[in-house]
Amino acid sequence: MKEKELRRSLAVLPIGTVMRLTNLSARQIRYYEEQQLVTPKRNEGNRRMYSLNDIDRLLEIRDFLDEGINMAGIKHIYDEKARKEAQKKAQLEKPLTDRDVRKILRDEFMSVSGLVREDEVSFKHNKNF
DNA sequence: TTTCTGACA
DNA sequence: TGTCAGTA
Repeated sequence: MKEKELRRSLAVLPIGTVMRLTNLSARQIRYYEEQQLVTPKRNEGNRRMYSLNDIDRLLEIRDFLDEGINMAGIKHIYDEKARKEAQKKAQLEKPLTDRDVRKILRDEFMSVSGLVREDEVSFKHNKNF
């Protein structure tokens, strides 16, 4: 599934195409870029080139706006998303702490002993386990 | 022709 | 946001 992601991130669409695909004006699309909501690549002639991911992003922004969310609100949403992903990634790269291990063992014990339902076990199993 | 930046309403 | 100007 790596090939698909790579294609989706290829910036090949000029702003004119993006306008038609998103129903947004060039003015709006450029403004959202100023607000750091999208970061299109630039070609040799300083032309903005968008990827399919950028299109999705713009469509999402348009929906948020329709729902009455302002620029600050949308920025906050993406900032939070980025913050959480960064945190998750950092956590995955760290070895388990003693506290984590104890929690895993306790949860396993609780689960096996039938004292709690499986879906109530708080530990979220991952590759590290 | 299309897009870019800057600026004014 | 829309729109106009002067470019590339």
